[in-house]
Amino acid sequence: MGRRKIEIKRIENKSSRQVTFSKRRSGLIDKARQLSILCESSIAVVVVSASGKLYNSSSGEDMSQIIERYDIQHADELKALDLAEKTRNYLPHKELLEMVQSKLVEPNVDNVSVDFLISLEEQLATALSISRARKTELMIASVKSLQEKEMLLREENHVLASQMGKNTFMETEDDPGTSSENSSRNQTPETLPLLK
Amino acid sequence: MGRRKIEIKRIENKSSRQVTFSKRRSGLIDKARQLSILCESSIAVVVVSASGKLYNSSSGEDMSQIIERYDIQHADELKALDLAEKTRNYLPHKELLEMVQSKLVEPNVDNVSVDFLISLEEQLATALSISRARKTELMIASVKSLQEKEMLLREENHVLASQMGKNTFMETEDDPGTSSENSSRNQTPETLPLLK
DNA sequence: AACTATTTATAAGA
DNA sequence: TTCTTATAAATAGTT
Repeated sequence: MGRRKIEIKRIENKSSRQVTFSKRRSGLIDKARQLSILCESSIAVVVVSASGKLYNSSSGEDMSQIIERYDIQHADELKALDLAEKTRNYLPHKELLEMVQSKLVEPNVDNVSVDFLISLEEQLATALSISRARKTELMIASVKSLQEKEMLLREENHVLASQMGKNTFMETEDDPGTSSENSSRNQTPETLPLLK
Repeated sequence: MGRRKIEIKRIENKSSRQVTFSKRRSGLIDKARQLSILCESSIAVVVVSASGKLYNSSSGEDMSQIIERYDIQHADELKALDLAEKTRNYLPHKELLEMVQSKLVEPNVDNVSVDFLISLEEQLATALSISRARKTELMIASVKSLQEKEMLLREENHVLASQMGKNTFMETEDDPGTSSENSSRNQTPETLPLLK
């Protein structure tokens, strides 16, 4: 949409890359706004520039609500929560940890001022509480998602059971109790009462 | 950019709203992809339809990294969250809190020794970590129990479904028009919606 | 930061 | 739903 067609690949010229970044970024955010209004949806856009600067916009719901929705849908990934999440959360604090290493492991501990340690403690405390808050958030989302799944499954189950009931008069004697054999794993009926 | 100019306001016609949602959504995500490549940036887009269905894409870094960047920049809000959590966690330790009250609010603060305060701090810290550990324990237990429930329900469901399958050949035709009615709420296919 | 020649996205129609 | 196409909108290169 310009004087020339361009290939979609990294723009080498730094200043035109900067200009394009600015133009297209606002274009993108405006498109999000429009879509949100036209189709009454919620949209979050987060753009991180090469230098790490953040630009974000949300329309419909606010950013935290949209992120929470994302987390809820991806709550399954929380099965390995403790390990995976810790790793992910601590990585960004890598620098902080490196500083701790360099300051505390070196022999001349006496040279480290109390003020520095106080500030370090504060930073670590902040990093920790971010991490904890996020963990709690994610766990709450996970529980919520599982509860929803449970409800849906119960509902579906109920529908299936009542369908079974309707057909019972045609059946021979089956034991409806605890039949946990896996032999029936193959065929899924094509037309089933949808779980909405 | 179409046959006519349109106003940016909610599209009233349901089906054209759906069509526009689909077209513009993919347009938006493609724009994000392009910007990410052209200007080597990371972009996350999360779209939530009116019915709650999620569509998301990330380019550059992955979604969790981008969300984390957002979280870090908004760490202040998370700190507030952690504070609320702390407050909640202290409640069960009512006695401890009462002691703090009685010792610190009374006028003769000077009589309170530093040693006492140190010991108090330690007790509070211990209480806090016990409380946190207990919370995490409970949440993990909750998740585990829900996952077990889910598994059992799925199994039961599966057995029921296969029982249904055996009887399908005996059933009459379903009426063909029913499925279009409730399709708007959740785009699940008519077959069994296995929650994966 | 504006300007426009072009390309690209898309609204309506099939 | 998918494709087609006339037209609106975005934007690349320029000033």
